[in-house]
Amino acid sequence: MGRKKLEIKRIEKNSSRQVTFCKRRNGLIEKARQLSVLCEASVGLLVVSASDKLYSFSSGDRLEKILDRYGKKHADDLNALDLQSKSLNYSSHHELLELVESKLVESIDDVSVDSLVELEDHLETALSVTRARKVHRLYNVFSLFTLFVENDCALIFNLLQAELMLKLVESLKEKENLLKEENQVLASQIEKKNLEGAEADNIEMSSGQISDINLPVTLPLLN
Amino acid sequence: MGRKKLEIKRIEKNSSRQVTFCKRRNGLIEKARQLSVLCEASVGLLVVSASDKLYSFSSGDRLEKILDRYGKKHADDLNALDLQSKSLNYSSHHELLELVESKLVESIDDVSVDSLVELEDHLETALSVTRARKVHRLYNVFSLFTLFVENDCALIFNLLQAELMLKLVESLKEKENLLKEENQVLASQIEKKNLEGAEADNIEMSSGQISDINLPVTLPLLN
DNA sequence: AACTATTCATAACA
DNA sequence: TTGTTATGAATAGTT
Repeated sequence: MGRKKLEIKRIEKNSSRQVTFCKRRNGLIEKARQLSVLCEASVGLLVVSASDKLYSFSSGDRLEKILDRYGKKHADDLNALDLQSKSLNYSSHHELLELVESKLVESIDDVSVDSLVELEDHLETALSVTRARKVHRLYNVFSLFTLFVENDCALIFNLLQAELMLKLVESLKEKENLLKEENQVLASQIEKKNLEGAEADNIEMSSGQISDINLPVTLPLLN
Repeated sequence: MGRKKLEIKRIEKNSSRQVTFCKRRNGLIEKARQLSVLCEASVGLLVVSASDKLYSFSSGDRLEKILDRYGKKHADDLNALDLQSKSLNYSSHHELLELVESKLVESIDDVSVDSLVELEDHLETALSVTRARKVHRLYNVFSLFTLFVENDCALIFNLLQAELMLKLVESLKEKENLLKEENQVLASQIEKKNLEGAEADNIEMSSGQISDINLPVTLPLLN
């Protein structure tokens, strides 16, 4: 649709490529807009130039309208999605979360990219089959996130998630340590009381014995 | 470009709208493909029909090529991103994570959508300013995820993340409970020993006294 | 799914 | 960039 037919392959001439990019990008965005208006479709478009500039289009209000069509106002859905109302169906979702957890636990000291990708697969699968019908569509869109820019961004997504979790697990471990100290304080307190009591009467055990006997017994529970 | 000029507004006739959707959608996807090929751009396109069918296009290999341009192979980047090599710059990232944690702790029994949105804002901000240069671009694309389908999917994203974290925190609490039991076992063991020792000599304290004295002292540390 | 009269998008040029 | 124009592409209405 120009003076000459253009083969669809990388434009070698730098300036031409830049001009074509600008024109076709605008054209593409306009077409996306038209499609969303003409056909009431939800359209998201993302273009990243070779020089790292970002351009995007989103039909935006479309999702709201779709939610309305489902017989709800957008705000209602937000409320419905609020975690306070834990009415969502966790039946098969539950399995996923347990899996995620076990994955995290087993890889806490050795998080590999592969395990994250594997984890993401499970996440995606679970997302596609669970959840109330009402928000199913939103989840479709969400899961497309991982599909449409393919593996690269899915990986980043995973890493972020994993990092946050790792940090949380770290705090968990800190708490465990506090509790362990706790146990020791408790043990030594009792030991002290024992010694005080024993001092007034007879000394029957050494302090070494107390820690050897009592603390090891309790530690297995920590795993 | 048809027999008649078409106004850009919702097509009322149902069959026409469906046909137009099909044609223009295909056209749009082809245009997206052409743009990505001609200009070496990274293009992601997402179309959701009014009847909930999903169509998408991604230039896919683009991101790999961009990574190559940064002087690295894709695989190398994956390795570099591996959490094992914790060489990433966490300086300002650290603050975010602490904030996320505190938010989670304070809202653990009352997670509102608002607090999740707020959390996401911080997440986005942190993402845009932190991280090695090498993966900066990927993060740009990632953060666009939340922009381009706008608030709806960002919310879903938050909810997922929050759910996973909540589950983890639940397990954290379980562990805490185990440790509390732990303390009690420890206390009662010592108490028993005390009683055994005291029985042989004099009885100076009741069992009630031991738990009243020792356990409450340790509990404050749990918060 | 095809066809085709039209309108639209854009390649080359300025 | 931005504008113009000749031309190839996309598609609205029709079958």
